[in-house]
Amino acid sequence: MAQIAERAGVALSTVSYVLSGKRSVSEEMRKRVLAAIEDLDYRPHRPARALASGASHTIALFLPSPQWRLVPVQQTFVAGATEATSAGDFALLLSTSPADPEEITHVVARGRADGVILMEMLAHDARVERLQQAGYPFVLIGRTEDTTGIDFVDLDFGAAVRTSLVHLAELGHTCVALFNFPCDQLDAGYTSALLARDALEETAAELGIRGIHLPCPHPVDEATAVAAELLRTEPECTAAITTGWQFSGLLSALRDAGLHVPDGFSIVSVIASQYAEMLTPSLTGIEWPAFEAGRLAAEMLIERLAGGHAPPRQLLIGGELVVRESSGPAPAAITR
Amino acid sequence: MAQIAERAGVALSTVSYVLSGKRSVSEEMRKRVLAAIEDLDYRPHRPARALASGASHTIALFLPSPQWRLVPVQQTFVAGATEATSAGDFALLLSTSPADPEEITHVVARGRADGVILMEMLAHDARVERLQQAGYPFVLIGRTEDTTGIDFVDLDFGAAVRTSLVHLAELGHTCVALFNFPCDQLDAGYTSALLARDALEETAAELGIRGIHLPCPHPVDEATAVAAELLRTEPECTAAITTGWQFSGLLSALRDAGLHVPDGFSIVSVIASQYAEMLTPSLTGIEWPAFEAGRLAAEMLIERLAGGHAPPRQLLIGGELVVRESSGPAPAAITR
DNA sequence: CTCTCCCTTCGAAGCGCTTCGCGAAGCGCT
DNA sequence: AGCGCTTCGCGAAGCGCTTCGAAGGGAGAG
Repeated sequence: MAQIAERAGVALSTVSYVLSGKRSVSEEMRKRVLAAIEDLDYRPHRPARALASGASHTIALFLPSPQWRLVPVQQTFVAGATEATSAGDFALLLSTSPADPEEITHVVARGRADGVILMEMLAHDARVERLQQAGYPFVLIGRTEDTTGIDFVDLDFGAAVRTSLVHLAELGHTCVALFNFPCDQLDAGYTSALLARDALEETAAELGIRGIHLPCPHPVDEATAVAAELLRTEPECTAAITTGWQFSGLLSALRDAGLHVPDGFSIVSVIASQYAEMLTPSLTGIEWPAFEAGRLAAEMLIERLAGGHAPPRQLLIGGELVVRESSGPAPAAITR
Repeated sequence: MAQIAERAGVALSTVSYVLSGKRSVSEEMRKRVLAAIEDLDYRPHRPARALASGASHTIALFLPSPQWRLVPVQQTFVAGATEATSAGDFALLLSTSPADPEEITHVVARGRADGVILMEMLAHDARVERLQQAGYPFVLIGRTEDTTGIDFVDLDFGAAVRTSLVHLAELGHTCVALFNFPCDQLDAGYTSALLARDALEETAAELGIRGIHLPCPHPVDEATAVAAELLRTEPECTAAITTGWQFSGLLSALRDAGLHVPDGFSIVSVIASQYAEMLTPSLTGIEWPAFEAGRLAAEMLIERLAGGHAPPRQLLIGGELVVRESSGPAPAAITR
């Protein structure tokens, strides 16, 4: 920067003001400075800027878990956030979630980032408390139970379960099982799982049909067993809503039981993606604008960092039900 | 840090030396300093450290494309790299690939990162040239044609195609099609696509069978048409190797042609993942330790940043063929 | 023609940390 | 006792940038 100043015949501070635009600079000077910058192929040194200004122009995104088995939807959040961050001339710091929630705040305390994006939220989340205590800006992908004053973007799983259930009810199903997120997530208080459960109960009651909540199946592994048990003990259950890969286990169980999809049993997935149409039968399910969601989260955080304390922005994003082959009319007579 | 020094009754520089261990400090002083750090809950300011030391302790990872439609294997690279970076007390900067390869170097020039991880490599890659010219440390996931002096981790797609072809040949297939990566990637010189093509030709020649190279199918969209055309014009072709989602289009075409998998036609995917076993029929294919690969890439870069100029490390990682339902003996008589 | 005031520009003081060189002290020797 | 040597703590000079206060000059007003 000193070289720029010398070459342009101006003071160091003038160069800085040309770059930042925080004070007006005459057209004359500005041109000389810009020419010098061009000639010398100068790039401002970010850490120095961060040190002097106190802002790193960086946001941090914490991944759900160290052993990251991200579902595609979460991977797409990351992609969207990356895109928006680059577009906003910010940098995106990607981290695994530390065991100790306290460490979340360190990234800001140490000046690595100005704000944080969190995902995979719990209804009562220690990370949020820490960030609030520290007064650091953050945006959630997902949400806590009490969202007072909190910025978040969330996929509306409650509505998704409702929509799925209504779809199945319209097809004549009167007893539907929900293969919810795995037990450990439910027990930990994973908000989406709680909302899915609540939506099942409420909507089933409204529609006057039966909803069976099955919280336990771990993806694939246990799902087959749980599904087999369901088919055995609940013969009137003719459809299921799944939240993830469990439909794979469900399909196995149905095959073993000699039930055809959708003639004998219908399936709707609340998180469908590209693979949904590759399966046989292709999967009826909710599709989500996850890339958008990730993008919005990053944009909201960047705005917040710039804006001071505007009112909190809370976005609930709806998915779209795409009807494919796995859902159909309830069987006229139950043959089990 | 000044507060720490004061509280511990030592000089600022002593605190620094306690923290960095770059000079010996008496046990007495060290204890006092560490106690003060504990008491004041002090966190070193990273940008300041970066400014003073000239190293940001950060590595940058560039995603393949802005519109990131990462295949699962690539997402897993990112996860692995994130894990290793966090473990090495480094930070991981995630960026979309800029249109201008020159911009890749900016992240280092501006002091945001000390080194770079690149993925989705071309045989002749402008990004690598720029980084070499600038003298910045980098590691590739994938590789260029000339890898002299370059650190990389790559999945061995050549070997994977060979293994797949041998598997099919052993099952009696004498004419196998390769649905390679999309045309635009092949034309751009995407190394994996070139290696897959070469491996097909070489191995087919060795085995004395026929290999048909089909470079064009865009994932899913065109794949059905290309596959239908193949089935029509090449009746002796009884198996295919796919590199991605195209098997979905292939399946459609086979269904339309009334061909059963694997009785009438076999499929092997060189990039199989969890979804491979969820499909009906489940997919025979190569599984890759992608998480490991990402982890290794990050570790190699961190080592390089620490180590100076050790000899380049070049890792070619093999996949494992998992035989499932989609591959079987060649039909005794071709019925088309 | 002088007095303000504003528009530009400059200089200098940090931001929080690393690192170099110096000096003080302690050691084993002669 | 005096020597050189090592060990360890201190002070100060940056790293490259931002930002504040003030100085200089021109224009408009009195």
